[in-house]
Amino acid sequence: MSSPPDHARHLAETVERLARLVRAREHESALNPAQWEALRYLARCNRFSNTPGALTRYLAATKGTVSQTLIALERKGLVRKEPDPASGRSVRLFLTETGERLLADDPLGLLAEAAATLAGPMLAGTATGLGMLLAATIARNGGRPFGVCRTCRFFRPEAPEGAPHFCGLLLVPLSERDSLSICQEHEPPQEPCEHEAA
Amino acid sequence: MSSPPDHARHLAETVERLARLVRAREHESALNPAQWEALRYLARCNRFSNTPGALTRYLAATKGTVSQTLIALERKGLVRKEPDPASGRSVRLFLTETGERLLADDPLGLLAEAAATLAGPMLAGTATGLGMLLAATIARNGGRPFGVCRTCRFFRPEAPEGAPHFCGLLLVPLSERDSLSICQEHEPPQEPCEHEAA
DNA sequence: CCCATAATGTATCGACTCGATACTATTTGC
DNA sequence: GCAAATAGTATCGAGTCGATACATTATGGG
Repeated sequence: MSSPPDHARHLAETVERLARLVRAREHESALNPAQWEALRYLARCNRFSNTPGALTRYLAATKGTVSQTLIALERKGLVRKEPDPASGRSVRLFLTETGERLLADDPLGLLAEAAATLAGPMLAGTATGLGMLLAATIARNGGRPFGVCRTCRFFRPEAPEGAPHFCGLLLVPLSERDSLSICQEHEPPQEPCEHEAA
Repeated sequence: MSSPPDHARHLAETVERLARLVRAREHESALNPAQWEALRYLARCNRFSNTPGALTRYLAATKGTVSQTLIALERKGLVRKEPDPASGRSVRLFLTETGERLLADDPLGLLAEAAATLAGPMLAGTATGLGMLLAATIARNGGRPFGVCRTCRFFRPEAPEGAPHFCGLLLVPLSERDSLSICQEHEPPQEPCEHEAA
């Protein structure tokens, strides 16, 4: 009873241990884990996704918790809030200069550096496997994938007016940088027919 | 500046996101993340490693924090403490029946189930890559690896007296089950010569 | 044998996370 | 308009976590 399914279990435990090591690092740094995760998200998300609500869904947390974290980040001068010009009940979040600079000290770099020591094909294969694992986990969990714009089913590489790209859901043009950012509206392209039945 | 090293960064962020999803699950369950991690460790560690101190090093936490978590687990009737017969200042930790049973509800199963949907070779490859990543991270961090007994440089498959195996460090016989458990004394076998120089 | 030192673990405190609940302020829809 | 939904905040209690201080038990000289 310990041969093949244990691979899956072992993989899960390894993910947990890696994350725990990063968390330990984060606790020693200027920011705590929750704040680092918010900072990272705001650095990677696009202009349709930089709100407290989107961050809440990304982190699978509650509104109140995220609100607290954002207050702390604002107090430290790393994040700036601006009222949304289009919606009076919404808020837009931006990294300050200080916030951008602080990302160079991200304790997650510990993991990234370790990953960079892996051989090229091993790194690529592991990244692919983990990506599939994340997709499967999110699907199983009912959450939103928060994928990169380029990989969305609504992404159109060619814009009508000559802009680089286009979003078929929000019906707006997209810059090159937009297309590489995380979007809360992301939906994966429907695969032909994979392991989708079970 | 965004092609190859970004793979490493992306892999690191994926690990973080997977761990966060599990943590969200854990917060909804009977135990919180710290308690689950302790419970998991105690279920997997061998009889030389079931102490608060070993758990502290495994989790890369502090003595006080772990002590708190253990008090909570004891209060919930999931963990039992016994004085170490060999050392008056040490304590041995054991899962209770309830604790063992509770592991069936481990929220980490969410990840394990998702992993089980991956194709066999993809799963194996990803697990291998993550294992190497964990080893590299720990080495870079100066911590102990807490590997499985069998994979230790002190592990001797053949015992002198006919017992299944033997530990060349602690000089004690090892059962089959021992050899599959996590040990705080674990040291990886010295590789011939890999990427060890840099 | 005794005392300094180290190691194992606990107790306590303050800062913070986190979920839950209640609340305000907008927006939407009928 | 006005009820209902949505975005966000405020507050509270339980619990994590590190830091510090402490008690107890080895360990290692002199």
